[in-house]
Amino acid sequence: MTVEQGIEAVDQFPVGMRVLAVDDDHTCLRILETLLHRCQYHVTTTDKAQTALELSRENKNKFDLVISDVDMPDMDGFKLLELVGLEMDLPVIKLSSHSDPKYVMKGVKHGACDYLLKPVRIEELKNIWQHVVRKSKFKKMKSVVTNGESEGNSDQNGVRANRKRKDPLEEEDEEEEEQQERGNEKKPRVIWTREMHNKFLAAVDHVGIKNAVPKKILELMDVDNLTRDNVASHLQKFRLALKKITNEAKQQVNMAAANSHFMQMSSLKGLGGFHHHSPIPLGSSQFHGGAATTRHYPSNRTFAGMFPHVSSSLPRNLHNDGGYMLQGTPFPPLENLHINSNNKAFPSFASQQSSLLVAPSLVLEGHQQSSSPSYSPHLEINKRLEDWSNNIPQSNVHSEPDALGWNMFGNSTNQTYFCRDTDFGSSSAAHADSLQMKQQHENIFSPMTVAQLLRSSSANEGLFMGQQKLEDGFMASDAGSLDDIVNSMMTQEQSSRVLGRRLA
DNA sequence: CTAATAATAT
DNA sequence: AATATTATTA
Repeated sequence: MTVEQGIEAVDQFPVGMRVLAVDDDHTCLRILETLLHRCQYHVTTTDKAQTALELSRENKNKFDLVISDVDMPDMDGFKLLELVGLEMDLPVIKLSSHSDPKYVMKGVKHGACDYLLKPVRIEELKNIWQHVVRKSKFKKMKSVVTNGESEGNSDQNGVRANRKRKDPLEEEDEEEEEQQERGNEKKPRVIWTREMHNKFLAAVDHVGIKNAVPKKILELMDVDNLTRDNVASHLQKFRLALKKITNEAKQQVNMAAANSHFMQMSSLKGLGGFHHHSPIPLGSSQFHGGAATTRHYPSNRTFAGMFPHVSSSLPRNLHNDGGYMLQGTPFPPLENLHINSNNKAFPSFASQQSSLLVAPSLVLEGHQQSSSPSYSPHLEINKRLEDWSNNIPQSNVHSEPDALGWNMFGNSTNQTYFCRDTDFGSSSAAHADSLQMKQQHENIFSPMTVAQLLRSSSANEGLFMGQQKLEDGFMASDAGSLDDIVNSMMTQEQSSRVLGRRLA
Protein backbone atom coordinates (compact mmCIF):
# COMPACT_ATOMS: atom_id res chain seq x y z
CA MET A 1 0.00 0.00 0.00
CA THR A 2 1.53 3.24 -0.96
CA VAL A 3 1.40 6.21 1.21
CA GLU A 4 -0.99 8.01 -1.03
CA GLN A 5 -3.35 5.16 -1.10
CA GLY A 6 -3.18 4.81 2.58
CA ILE A 7 -3.96 8.37 3.19
CA GLU A 8 -6.66 8.36 0.67
CA ALA A 9 -8.21 5.33 2.16
CA VAL A 10 -8.38 6.76 5.58
CA ASP A 11 -9.27 10.06 4.16
CA GLN A 12 -12.22 8.68 2.39
CA PHE A 13 -13.52 6.54 5.10
CA PRO A 14 -15.42 8.85 7.34
CA VAL A 15 -17.45 10.16 4.48
CA GLY A 16 -20.88 8.73 4.80
CA MET A 17 -20.29 7.18 8.12
CA ARG A 18 -23.67 6.49 9.62
CA VAL A 19 -24.22 8.31 12.79
CA LEU A 20 -27.23 8.11 15.01
CA ALA A 21 -27.60 11.30 16.96
CA VAL A 22 -29.79 11.45 20.03
CA ASP A 23 -30.76 14.47 22.02
CA ASP A 24 -34.01 15.53 23.54
CA ASP A 25 -33.23 19.14 23.12
CA HIS A 26 -34.24 20.02 19.63
CA THR A 27 -31.93 22.89 19.25
CA CYS A 28 -28.99 20.85 20.27
CA LEU A 29 -30.08 18.10 18.02
CA ARG A 30 -30.33 20.44 15.10
CA ILE A 31 -26.95 21.83 15.70
CA LEU A 32 -25.48 18.45 16.13
CA GLU A 33 -27.04 17.27 12.95
CA THR A 34 -25.73 20.20 11.04
CA LEU A 35 -22.27 19.75 12.32
CA LEU A 36 -22.28 16.07 11.59
CA HIS A 37 -23.48 16.77 8.12
CA ARG A 38 -20.73 19.17 7.65
CA CYS A 39 -18.36 16.38 8.47
CA GLN A 40 -19.95 14.46 5.68
CA TYR A 41 -21.43 11.86 7.87
CA HIS A 42 -24.74 10.29 7.20
CA VAL A 43 -26.91 11.38 10.05
CA THR A 44 -30.04 10.03 11.59
CA THR A 45 -31.55 11.94 14.43
CA THR A 46 -34.03 11.30 17.12
CA ASP A 47 -35.05 13.10 20.25
CA LYS A 48 -36.00 10.04 22.18
CA ALA A 49 -33.69 7.58 23.70
CA GLN A 50 -36.29 4.93 23.34
CA THR A 51 -36.54 5.58 19.65
CA ALA A 52 -32.84 5.47 19.34
CA LEU A 53 -32.78 2.10 20.90
CA GLU A 54 -35.47 0.82 18.63
CA LEU A 55 -33.82 2.26 15.59
CA SER A 56 -30.59 0.63 16.33
CA ARG A 57 -32.25 -2.63 17.19
CA GLU A 58 -34.24 -2.73 14.04
CA ASN A 59 -31.33 -1.97 11.84
CA LYS A 60 -28.59 -3.85 13.41
CA ASN A 61 -26.02 -2.85 10.94
CA LYS A 62 -27.33 0.44 9.88
CA PHE A 63 -25.24 2.60 12.08
CA ASP A 64 -21.60 2.93 12.68
CA LEU A 65 -21.74 5.05 15.72
CA VAL A 66 -24.14 6.56 18.19
CA ILE A 67 -23.76 9.92 19.72
CA SER A 68 -26.15 10.70 22.46
CA ASP A 69 -26.93 13.19 25.13
CA VAL A 70 -26.76 11.91 28.64
CA ASP A 71 -29.69 13.57 30.25
CA MET A 72 -32.88 12.72 28.59
CA PRO A 73 -36.31 12.45 30.04
CA ASP A 74 -37.48 9.19 28.67
CA MET A 75 -34.53 7.08 29.44
CA ASP A 76 -31.40 7.31 31.36
CA GLY A 77 -28.79 8.18 28.83
CA PHE A 78 -26.50 5.74 30.44
CA LYS A 79 -28.96 3.00 30.07
CA LEU A 80 -29.14 3.69 26.41
CA LEU A 81 -25.44 3.73 26.24
CA GLU A 82 -25.21 0.41 27.86
CA LEU A 83 -27.85 -1.22 25.78
CA VAL A 84 -26.61 0.04 22.51
CA GLY A 85 -23.03 -0.52 23.32
CA LEU A 86 -23.56 -4.04 24.42
CA GLU A 87 -26.25 -5.21 22.12
CA MET A 88 -25.12 -3.63 18.97
CA ASP A 89 -21.51 -3.32 19.76
CA LEU A 90 -21.44 0.16 18.44
CA PRO A 91 -19.20 2.85 19.66
CA VAL A 92 -21.20 5.29 21.68
CA ILE A 93 -20.20 8.81 22.37
CA LYS A 94 -21.73 10.66 25.22
CA LEU A 95 -22.67 14.22 25.02
CA SER A 96 -23.24 16.37 27.99
CA SER A 97 -22.87 19.78 29.41
CA HIS A 98 -21.66 18.36 32.65
CA SER A 99 -17.99 18.36 32.96
CA ASP A 100 -18.21 16.89 36.38
CA PRO A 101 -15.80 14.01 36.54
CA LYS A 102 -18.48 11.93 38.10
CA TYR A 103 -20.57 12.13 35.03
CA VAL A 104 -17.69 11.54 32.80
CA MET A 105 -16.65 8.61 34.83
CA LYS A 106 -20.08 7.23 34.70
CA GLY A 107 -20.12 7.50 30.98
CA VAL A 108 -16.86 5.77 30.67
CA LYS A 109 -17.84 3.09 33.06
CA HIS A 110 -20.91 2.36 31.12
CA GLY A 111 -18.94 1.91 28.03
CA ALA A 112 -18.81 5.25 26.34
CA CYS A 113 -15.92 5.45 24.03
CA ASP A 114 -15.79 9.15 24.39
CA TYR A 115 -17.38 11.95 26.26
CA LEU A 116 -17.84 15.26 24.62
CA LEU A 117 -18.81 18.41 26.35
CA LYS A 118 -21.42 20.72 25.02
CA PRO A 119 -21.27 22.80 23.12
CA VAL A 120 -19.65 20.48 20.74
CA ARG A 121 -17.35 21.84 18.18
CA ILE A 122 -16.99 20.51 14.76
CA GLU A 123 -13.38 19.71 15.31
CA GLU A 124 -14.43 17.10 17.76
CA LEU A 125 -16.96 15.60 15.48
CA LYS A 126 -14.47 15.37 12.73
CA ASN A 127 -12.62 12.90 14.79
CA ILE A 128 -15.26 10.58 16.00
CA TRP A 129 -14.81 8.26 13.10
CA GLN A 130 -11.69 7.07 14.73
CA HIS A 131 -13.73 5.27 17.27
CA VAL A 132 -15.31 3.29 14.54
CA VAL A 133 -12.04 2.43 12.96
CA ARG A 134 -10.68 1.42 16.22
CA LYS A 135 -13.52 -0.79 17.06
CA SER A 136 -13.75 -2.49 13.73
CA LYS A 137 -10.08 -3.01 13.64
CA PHE A 138 -10.38 -4.87 16.84
CA LYS A 139 -13.26 -6.91 15.63
CA LYS A 140 -11.45 -7.89 12.55
CA MET A 141 -8.59 -9.06 14.57
CA LYS A 142 -10.87 -11.16 16.63
CA SER A 143 -12.44 -12.84 13.68
CA VAL A 144 -9.12 -13.53 12.13
CA VAL A 145 -8.11 -15.26 15.24
CA THR A 146 -11.24 -17.32 15.43
CA ASN A 147 -11.57 -18.21 11.80
CA GLY A 148 -7.93 -18.46 11.15
CA GLU A 149 -7.80 -22.20 11.33
CA SER A 150 -9.59 -22.78 8.10
CA GLU A 151 -8.12 -26.16 7.67
CA GLY A 152 -9.94 -28.82 9.53
CA ASN A 153 -11.72 -26.74 12.06
CA SER A 154 -9.46 -27.34 14.93
CA ASP A 155 -12.34 -26.54 17.15
CA GLN A 156 -13.75 -29.95 16.94
CA ASN A 157 -11.40 -31.31 19.41
CA GLY A 158 -11.42 -28.34 21.60
CA VAL A 159 -13.69 -27.30 24.34
CA ARG A 160 -14.66 -23.73 24.42
CA ALA A 161 -13.25 -21.76 27.18
CA ASN A 162 -16.54 -20.51 28.31
CA ARG A 163 -15.36 -19.12 31.47
CA LYS A 164 -16.46 -15.67 30.93
CA ARG A 165 -19.99 -14.72 30.63
CA LYS A 166 -20.80 -14.40 27.07
CA ASP A 167 -19.99 -11.25 25.45
CA PRO A 168 -23.09 -10.35 23.55
CA LEU A 169 -21.02 -9.58 20.56
CA GLU A 170 -19.43 -12.88 20.13
CA GLU A 171 -22.33 -15.17 20.33
CA GLU A 172 -21.73 -17.21 17.31
CA ASP A 173 -21.81 -20.89 17.57
CA GLU A 174 -23.52 -21.51 20.80
CA GLU A 175 -23.36 -25.24 20.45
CA GLU A 176 -22.42 -26.43 23.84
CA GLU A 177 -21.58 -30.04 23.49
CA GLU A 178 -20.78 -30.29 27.10
CA GLN A 179 -18.58 -33.24 26.80
CA GLN A 180 -17.69 -32.81 30.35
CA GLU A 181 -19.27 -36.11 31.19
CA ARG A 182 -16.77 -38.44 29.82
CA GLY A 183 -13.74 -39.48 31.68
CA ASN A 184 -12.43 -35.99 31.47
CA GLU A 185 -8.82 -36.78 31.78
CA LYS A 186 -7.21 -33.41 31.61
CA LYS A 187 -8.30 -30.07 32.80
CA PRO A 188 -8.89 -27.68 30.01
CA ARG A 189 -6.43 -24.92 29.87
CA VAL A 190 -7.71 -21.52 30.62
CA ILE A 191 -7.08 -18.97 28.02
CA TRP A 192 -6.84 -15.59 29.49
CA THR A 193 -8.77 -13.36 27.24
CA ARG A 194 -8.41 -9.69 27.25
CA GLU A 195 -11.73 -9.42 28.95
CA MET A 196 -10.76 -11.75 31.69
CA HIS A 197 -7.51 -10.04 32.12
CA ASN A 198 -9.25 -6.75 32.41
CA LYS A 199 -11.40 -8.12 35.13
CA PHE A 200 -8.37 -9.45 36.76
CA LEU A 201 -6.78 -6.06 36.65
CA ALA A 202 -9.84 -4.35 37.93
CA ALA A 203 -9.93 -6.75 40.79
CA VAL A 204 -6.32 -6.28 41.64
CA ASP A 205 -6.95 -2.65 41.24
CA HIS A 206 -9.80 -2.68 43.61
CA VAL A 207 -8.19 -4.43 46.47
CA GLY A 208 -4.76 -3.02 45.90
CA ILE A 209 -1.74 -4.87 44.72
CA LYS A 210 -0.53 -5.66 48.13
CA ASN A 211 -3.74 -7.27 49.23
CA ALA A 212 -4.30 -8.99 46.01
CA VAL A 213 -4.62 -12.66 46.65
CA PRO A 214 -6.06 -15.24 44.37
CA LYS A 215 -9.12 -15.97 46.37
CA LYS A 216 -10.22 -12.41 46.59
CA ILE A 217 -9.47 -11.74 43.01
CA LEU A 218 -11.45 -14.71 41.98
CA GLU A 219 -14.43 -13.48 43.89
CA LEU A 220 -14.24 -10.06 42.44
CA MET A 221 -13.81 -11.31 38.96
CA ASP A 222 -16.88 -13.40 39.10
CA VAL A 223 -16.11 -15.49 36.11
CA ASP A 224 -17.67 -18.85 35.78
CA ASN A 225 -15.56 -21.93 35.86
CA LEU A 226 -12.49 -20.10 36.84
CA THR A 227 -10.69 -21.61 39.73
CA ARG A 228 -8.65 -20.07 42.39
CA ASP A 229 -5.66 -21.85 41.04
CA ASN A 230 -6.16 -20.36 37.68
CA VAL A 231 -6.09 -16.96 39.20
CA ALA A 232 -3.11 -17.81 41.31
CA SER A 233 -1.24 -18.83 38.28
CA HIS A 234 -2.11 -15.72 36.48
CA LEU A 235 -1.24 -13.64 39.44
CA GLN A 236 2.11 -15.24 39.55
CA LYS A 237 2.74 -14.32 36.02
CA PHE A 238 1.46 -10.88 36.63
CA ARG A 239 3.80 -10.30 39.50
CA LEU A 240 6.66 -11.55 37.52
CA ALA A 241 5.77 -9.16 34.80
CA LEU A 242 5.51 -6.35 37.23
CA LYS A 243 8.86 -7.06 38.63
CA LYS A 244 10.39 -7.21 35.26
CA ILE A 245 8.88 -3.98 34.19
CA THR A 246 9.98 -2.38 37.36
CA ASN A 247 13.52 -3.42 36.96
CA GLU A 248 13.67 -2.20 33.48
CA ALA A 249 12.05 0.98 34.46
CA LYS A 250 14.64 1.53 37.05
CA GLN A 251 17.32 1.10 34.52
CA GLN A 252 15.50 3.59 32.44
CA VAL A 253 15.53 6.07 35.19
CA ASN A 254 19.19 5.67 35.64
CA MET A 255 19.80 6.12 32.03
CA ALA A 256 17.57 9.10 31.86
CA ALA A 257 19.25 10.67 34.78
CA ALA A 258 22.62 10.08 33.32
CA ASN A 259 21.60 11.36 30.00
CA SER A 260 19.91 14.45 31.17
CA HIS A 261 23.21 16.06 31.79
CA PHE A 262 24.30 15.40 28.33
CA MET A 263 21.22 16.04 26.52
CA GLN A 264 22.86 17.94 23.77
CA MET A 265 24.86 14.98 22.85
CA SER A 266 22.31 12.93 21.22
CA SER A 267 24.70 10.16 20.63
CA LEU A 268 24.04 7.45 23.14
CA LYS A 269 25.92 5.25 20.89
CA GLY A 270 26.74 1.93 22.29
CA LEU A 271 24.22 2.17 24.98
CA GLY A 272 21.74 0.24 23.06
CA GLY A 273 19.06 2.57 24.08
CA PHE A 274 17.96 4.31 21.02
CA HIS A 275 18.48 2.08 18.17
CA HIS A 276 15.56 0.51 16.60
CA HIS A 277 14.71 -3.06 16.16
CA SER A 278 12.43 -4.59 13.70
CA PRO A 279 10.17 -2.18 11.94
CA ILE A 280 6.51 -2.34 12.61
CA PRO A 281 5.19 -5.00 10.32
CA LEU A 282 2.34 -3.17 8.80
CA GLY A 283 2.21 -1.65 5.42
CA SER A 284 5.00 0.54 4.41
CA SER A 285 4.30 4.11 5.07
CA GLN A 286 7.05 6.55 5.03
CA PHE A 287 7.15 6.52 8.74
CA HIS A 288 9.23 3.50 8.59
CA GLY A 289 11.87 5.21 6.71
CA GLY A 290 13.46 6.96 9.56
CA ALA A 291 13.45 5.64 13.01
CA ALA A 292 11.19 2.90 13.96
CA THR A 293 9.78 2.95 17.37
CA THR A 294 12.53 3.54 19.74
CA ARG A 295 12.63 0.78 22.21
CA HIS A 296 14.17 1.11 25.51
CA TYR A 297 13.05 -2.22 26.62
CA PRO A 298 14.01 -5.49 25.20
CA SER A 299 11.93 -6.33 22.27
CA ASN A 300 10.88 -9.64 23.58
CA ARG A 301 7.24 -9.81 24.21
CA THR A 302 7.29 -11.31 27.57
CA PHE A 303 4.42 -10.18 29.65
CA ALA A 304 3.12 -8.04 26.97
CA GLY A 305 -0.41 -7.10 27.60
CA MET A 306 -0.20 -7.43 31.28
CA PHE A 307 -0.75 -3.80 31.83
CA PRO A 308 -3.68 -1.78 30.89
CA HIS A 309 -2.39 1.34 29.35
CA VAL A 310 -1.43 1.57 25.81
CA SER A 311 -0.28 4.90 24.83
CA SER A 312 2.93 6.05 26.14
CA SER A 313 3.25 9.30 24.45
CA LEU A 314 3.44 11.06 27.67
CA PRO A 315 5.53 10.17 30.58
CA ARG A 316 4.34 7.88 33.23
CA ASN A 317 5.48 8.38 36.66
CA LEU A 318 6.18 5.30 38.47
CA HIS A 319 5.51 5.01 42.02
CA ASN A 320 7.22 2.65 44.25
CA ASP A 321 4.99 0.41 46.15
CA GLY A 322 6.57 -2.29 48.12
CA GLY A 323 9.00 -3.48 45.58
CA TYR A 324 6.88 -2.90 42.57
CA MET A 325 6.71 0.21 40.65
CA LEU A 326 3.21 1.11 39.85
CA GLN A 327 2.10 3.69 37.48
CA GLY A 328 0.82 6.95 38.60
CA THR A 329 -1.44 6.64 41.49
CA PRO A 330 -1.11 3.32 43.11
CA PHE A 331 -3.09 0.75 41.39
CA PRO A 332 -6.59 1.65 42.24
CA PRO A 333 -6.38 5.11 40.90
CA LEU A 334 -9.81 6.55 40.95
CA GLU A 335 -11.91 6.11 43.94
CA ASN A 336 -14.80 6.20 41.56
CA LEU A 337 -14.03 2.86 40.25
CA HIS A 338 -15.89 0.65 42.56
CA ILE A 339 -17.24 -2.69 42.00
CA ASN A 340 -20.85 -2.40 42.73
CA SER A 341 -23.30 -5.08 43.47
CA ASN A 342 -24.21 -5.45 39.87
CA ASN A 343 -20.72 -6.17 38.87
CA LYS A 344 -20.79 -3.16 36.74
CA ALA A 345 -17.32 -2.39 37.69
CA PHE A 346 -16.20 -4.00 34.55
CA PRO A 347 -17.60 -1.81 31.95
CA SER A 348 -18.45 -2.98 28.58
CA PHE A 349 -15.59 -1.22 27.02
CA ALA A 350 -13.43 -3.82 28.49
CA SER A 351 -13.99 -5.62 25.29
CA GLN A 352 -12.59 -2.90 23.19
CA GLN A 353 -9.06 -2.88 22.33
CA SER A 354 -7.27 -0.10 23.84
CA SER A 355 -5.65 2.22 21.53
CA LEU A 356 -4.76 5.78 21.43
CA LEU A 357 -6.78 7.75 19.06
CA VAL A 358 -4.28 9.28 16.88
CA ALA A 359 -3.98 10.55 13.44
CA PRO A 360 -5.08 8.08 10.81
CA SER A 361 -1.74 6.96 9.71
CA LEU A 362 -0.90 6.22 13.22
CA VAL A 363 -4.10 4.43 13.84
CA LEU A 364 -3.19 2.11 11.10
CA GLU A 365 0.35 1.77 12.07
CA GLY A 366 -0.42 1.42 15.65
CA HIS A 367 2.76 3.04 16.67
CA GLN A 368 4.32 6.33 16.90
CA GLN A 369 7.81 6.91 16.08
CA SER A 370 10.21 9.53 16.91
CA SER A 371 11.31 11.74 14.17
CA SER A 372 14.95 11.12 14.46
CA PRO A 373 17.01 8.35 15.84
CA SER A 374 18.56 10.46 18.43
CA TYR A 375 15.38 12.08 19.50
CA SER A 376 14.79 11.72 23.14
CA PRO A 377 11.15 12.27 23.75
CA HIS A 378 10.83 11.96 27.42
CA LEU A 379 13.19 14.69 28.25
CA GLU A 380 11.35 17.13 26.16
CA ILE A 381 8.07 15.94 27.36
CA ASN A 382 9.03 16.21 30.92
CA LYS A 383 10.14 19.67 30.39
CA ARG A 384 6.91 20.63 28.81
CA LEU A 385 5.01 18.96 31.52
CA GLU A 386 6.77 20.93 34.08
CA ASP A 387 5.96 24.05 32.26
CA TRP A 388 2.39 23.09 32.10
CA SER A 389 2.06 22.19 35.67
CA ASN A 390 3.68 25.37 36.68
CA ASN A 391 1.14 27.27 34.75
CA ILE A 392 -1.86 25.48 35.98
CA PRO A 393 -4.14 27.31 38.30
CA GLN A 394 -4.36 25.46 41.52
CA SER A 395 -7.90 25.67 42.67
CA ASN A 396 -10.58 25.16 40.15
CA VAL A 397 -11.08 21.84 38.63
CA HIS A 398 -12.11 23.16 35.36
CA SER A 399 -10.02 26.04 34.48
CA GLU A 400 -9.43 27.87 31.33
CA PRO A 401 -7.17 26.06 29.02
CA ASP A 402 -3.69 27.34 29.05
CA ALA A 403 -1.91 28.39 26.00
CA LEU A 404 -1.58 24.84 24.98
CA GLY A 405 -5.19 24.13 25.46
CA TRP A 406 -4.81 22.06 28.50
CA ASN A 407 -6.94 22.12 31.52
CA MET A 408 -6.07 20.96 34.84
CA PHE A 409 -8.32 18.16 35.53
CA GLY A 410 -7.62 17.20 39.03
CA ASN A 411 -5.03 17.62 41.60
CA SER A 412 -4.01 15.41 44.38
CA THR A 413 -1.12 15.23 46.70
CA ASN A 414 1.64 14.81 44.33
CA GLN A 415 0.06 14.78 41.01
CA THR A 416 -1.89 16.84 38.68
CA TYR A 417 -3.94 15.62 35.86
CA PHE A 418 -4.26 17.48 32.69
CA CYS A 419 -6.53 17.12 29.87
CA ARG A 420 -8.30 19.00 27.25
CA ASP A 421 -11.99 18.92 27.27
CA THR A 422 -12.90 17.45 24.09
CA ASP A 423 -10.34 17.87 21.49
CA PHE A 424 -8.16 15.22 20.16
CA GLY A 425 -5.50 17.76 19.75
CA SER A 426 -3.30 17.27 16.85
CA SER A 427 -5.15 14.21 15.84
CA SER A 428 -7.75 16.56 14.60
CA ALA A 429 -5.61 16.38 11.59
CA ALA A 430 -7.92 13.57 10.96
CA HIS A 431 -7.39 13.98 7.35
CA ALA A 432 -3.81 13.37 7.05
CA ASP A 433 -1.90 15.57 4.79
CA SER A 434 1.65 16.09 4.03
CA LEU A 435 2.51 17.31 7.43
CA GLN A 436 2.95 14.02 9.01
CA MET A 437 6.18 14.72 10.60
CA LYS A 438 4.87 17.72 12.27
CA GLN A 439 1.79 15.89 13.18
CA GLN A 440 3.73 13.12 14.64
CA HIS A 441 5.62 15.45 16.68
CA GLU A 442 2.51 17.05 17.95
CA ASN A 443 1.02 13.75 18.64
CA ILE A 444 3.61 13.10 21.14
CA PHE A 445 2.15 15.89 23.11
CA SER A 446 -1.33 15.32 22.11
CA PRO A 447 -3.78 15.96 24.86
CA MET A 448 -6.54 13.66 25.86
CA THR A 449 -10.19 13.94 26.08
CA VAL A 450 -11.63 13.76 29.50
CA ALA A 451 -12.99 10.38 28.78
CA GLN A 452 -9.70 9.13 27.63
CA LEU A 453 -8.09 10.48 30.66
CA LEU A 454 -10.45 8.79 32.99
CA ARG A 455 -10.34 5.61 31.16
CA SER A 456 -6.67 5.63 31.44
CA SER A 457 -6.92 5.59 35.12
CA SER A 458 -9.51 2.97 35.31
CA ALA A 459 -7.24 0.06 34.83
CA ASN A 460 -9.68 -1.40 32.49
CA GLU A 461 -8.00 -0.35 29.45
CA GLY A 462 -6.54 2.41 27.72
CA LEU A 463 -4.30 5.17 28.07
CA PHE A 464 -2.14 5.96 30.84
CA MET A 465 -2.52 9.57 31.14
CA GLY A 466 -2.66 11.20 34.45
CA GLN A 467 0.29 13.43 34.40
CA GLN A 468 2.18 14.19 37.43
CA LYS A 469 4.53 16.88 38.01
CA LEU A 470 7.84 15.26 37.98
CA GLU A 471 9.53 14.91 41.23
CA ASP A 472 12.59 13.30 42.50
CA GLY A 473 12.21 9.66 42.77
CA PHE A 474 9.61 9.58 40.13
CA MET A 475 10.33 8.55 36.73
CA ALA A 476 8.96 8.92 33.39
CA SER A 477 9.33 6.56 30.61
CA ASP A 478 9.05 7.70 27.13
CA ALA A 479 7.13 6.86 24.12
CA GLY A 480 7.44 3.51 22.61
CA SER A 481 8.84 1.74 25.55
CA LEU A 482 6.35 0.20 27.88
CA ASP A 483 4.09 0.55 25.01
CA ASP A 484 5.81 -2.15 23.17
CA ILE A 485 5.57 -4.52 25.98
CA VAL A 486 2.05 -3.82 26.73
CA ASN A 487 0.57 -3.67 23.37
CA SER A 488 1.53 -6.70 21.56
CA MET A 489 0.31 -9.80 23.17
CA MET A 490 -3.08 -9.84 24.67
CA THR A 491 -4.71 -8.34 21.73
CA GLN A 492 -3.58 -10.66 19.08
CA GLU A 493 -3.28 -13.85 20.88
CA GLN A 494 -5.93 -14.02 23.40
CA SER A 495 -8.90 -12.14 22.27
CA SER A 496 -11.20 -14.99 21.77
CA ARG A 497 -9.65 -18.26 21.49
CA VAL A 498 -10.60 -21.73 21.95
CA LEU A 499 -9.39 -23.72 24.72
CA GLY A 500 -7.94 -26.88 23.50
CA ARG A 501 -8.42 -30.28 24.81
CA ARG A 502 -6.68 -32.82 22.73
CA LEU A 503 -8.45 -35.97 21.80
CA ALA A 504 -5.40 -38.00 21.16
C1' DC B 1 13.58 -26.43 18.41
C1' DT B 2 12.43 -22.61 22.05
C1' DA B 3 9.80 -19.58 24.64
C1' DA B 4 5.69 -18.62 26.76
C1' DT B 5 2.11 -19.78 29.71
C1' DA B 6 -1.01 -22.26 32.46
C1' DA B 7 -1.35 -26.41 35.49
C1' DT B 8 0.37 -28.66 39.18
C1' DA B 9 3.45 -29.62 43.06
C1' DT B 10 5.67 -28.03 47.05
C1' DA C 1 -0.62 -18.06 49.54
C1' DA C 2 3.57 -17.96 47.38
C1' DT C 3 6.85 -20.07 44.70
C1' DA C 4 8.93 -23.81 41.99
C1' DT C 5 8.35 -27.16 38.71
C1' DT C 6 6.27 -29.41 34.92
C1' DA C 7 3.39 -29.91 30.89
C1' DT C 8 1.41 -28.10 26.92
C1' DT C 9 1.20 -25.11 23.42
C1' DA C 10 2.47 -21.87 19.67
